[in-house]
Amino acid sequence: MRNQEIASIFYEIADLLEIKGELPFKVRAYRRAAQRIETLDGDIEDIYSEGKLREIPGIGEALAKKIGEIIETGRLEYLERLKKEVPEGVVRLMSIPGLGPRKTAVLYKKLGIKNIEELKKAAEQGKLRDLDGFGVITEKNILRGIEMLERSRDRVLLSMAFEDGSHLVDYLKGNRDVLNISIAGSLRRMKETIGDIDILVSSLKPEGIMDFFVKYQDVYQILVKGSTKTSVILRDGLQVDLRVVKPESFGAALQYFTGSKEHNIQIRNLAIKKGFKVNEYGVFEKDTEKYVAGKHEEEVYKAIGLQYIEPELRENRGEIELAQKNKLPRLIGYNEIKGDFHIHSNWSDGSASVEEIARFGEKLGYEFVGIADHSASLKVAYGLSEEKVMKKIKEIRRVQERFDIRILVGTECDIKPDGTMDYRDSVLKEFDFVYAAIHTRFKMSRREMTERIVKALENEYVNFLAHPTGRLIGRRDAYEVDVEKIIDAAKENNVFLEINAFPDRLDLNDVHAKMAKDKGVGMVIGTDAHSLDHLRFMRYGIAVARRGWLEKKDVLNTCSLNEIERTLLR
DNA sequence: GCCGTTTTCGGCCCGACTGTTTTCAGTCG
Repeated sequence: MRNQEIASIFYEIADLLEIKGELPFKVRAYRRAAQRIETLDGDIEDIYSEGKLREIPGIGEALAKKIGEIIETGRLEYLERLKKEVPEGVVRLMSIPGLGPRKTAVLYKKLGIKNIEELKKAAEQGKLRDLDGFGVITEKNILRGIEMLERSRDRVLLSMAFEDGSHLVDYLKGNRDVLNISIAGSLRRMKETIGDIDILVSSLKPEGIMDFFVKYQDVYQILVKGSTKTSVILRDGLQVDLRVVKPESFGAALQYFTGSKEHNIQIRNLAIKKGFKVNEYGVFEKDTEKYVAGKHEEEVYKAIGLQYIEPELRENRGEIELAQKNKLPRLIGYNEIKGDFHIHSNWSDGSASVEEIARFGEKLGYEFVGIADHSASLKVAYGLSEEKVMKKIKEIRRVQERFDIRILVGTECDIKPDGTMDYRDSVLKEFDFVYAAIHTRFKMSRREMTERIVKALENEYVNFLAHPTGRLIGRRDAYEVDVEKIIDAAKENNVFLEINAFPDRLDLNDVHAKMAKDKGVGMVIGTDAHSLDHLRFMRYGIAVARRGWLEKKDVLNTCSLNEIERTLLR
């Protein structure tokens, strides 16, 4: 699977061409192709060997040839040549806010600046202000941009942005002039990581709202402040953009600012074909400029002949084509989960007792909670020995008598390096359900790791595979594993793949979840909760499921207790 | 560099904000 590698090369070429001052459309062609390849369902090497590269939208003759060269030789002559013309550090200059390709090119050509260090020095010495298109303020802003870059983190986890965004929306609702309000941007699409928070408001008095916004207690710095757009940095480093539009444009603006960029470009192109113009103020007839729609987002899609597209689907992965045919999946809803299987109790490394978990589950309106503590060999997480776990099962059966909510007793049982399970079958058969999971020896070869997991899935007592790729967002890459083979093995053995909802896992991710769905594999969303609070992470797992086009029927824990008992209990 | 129920050549999404300019280019989303 070299999709990401090839996408990265194309992104790099796009940056280099941009600095060189190449045609913007050529630059865009490379970016579009990179984005396509990045989100491809299949393995690009397979597509190449089948001779079907040209069938990928955005891949023409020239790019197909380049992909072939990369696959065959492991390198790309064209990229090597570009890199000789523009040193590596110059590309990175563009990550400084306010520096785009044009100014970066001037810095390189006129002053020979090749990296951020040199740029900082030149700015401090006042050498930038006399360049064409630069001034004293630009110079100052560049210094501030460098400082921000050094201080700022990359993208943050969805959960953090979701919390910040929810609080801000509550705060803004306190202003009487706010008529309508919504989160927009990648946060509304519920991407796994978020770069900044976009909030959209409709109002007839924007200025007062902007003043109110910048007075929010967590605002650390104001970046820009206008009557329609204001951007701030919060104390935790996250940027927030607030846009204010008139009520008749709220739907169009929400559509526009929710993105993704690629989705919107397709929407606009489609609109043009049908004789309309779409912008953030509404849908207009192209010839007469007559306003057709814009107050509600649904109208915008309807006006250009499309079924409404849920925000989580708006990644230009084929959703527009399906919306034209009225064939979009009916996504699993945020309120359709009837229970959580992946909960750790204080029998192992969780903080809550089984009673507390049961009570909290009732509060959430669940029909069942599943206790899945670690198995014996995972000593760091107080994994339970076989004797202790038998005792636990008995005790929980007694706790059950005091509750209406069903307490299912399971385990998150380790898969040992040789693919056998950490508990003997005679123990496994005592549980209501069994999660298999990898927590050790992450650095096996791809083949060994795949075989190890497949062997575990073949165990007749294994129901679920927990966090199938083991990645920790921003901290640890997925282990080397053939996800497609895992999906096939899950199908073969009737095992459900987990979408782990813990914020830094979200594993399976959206792309793999869709792959599993397309192959007819069932999935289960588990929070991996280690405290009662964590049970609320369920929404992030549902978000991944929705981004993976999953419907209610694809997710086991949308089923009633009766159906689940029929499926699982032997 | 891609692409075609208006085109195999001539298009390619669109507007706000800033800083530089004195009517607009660059950047951003």
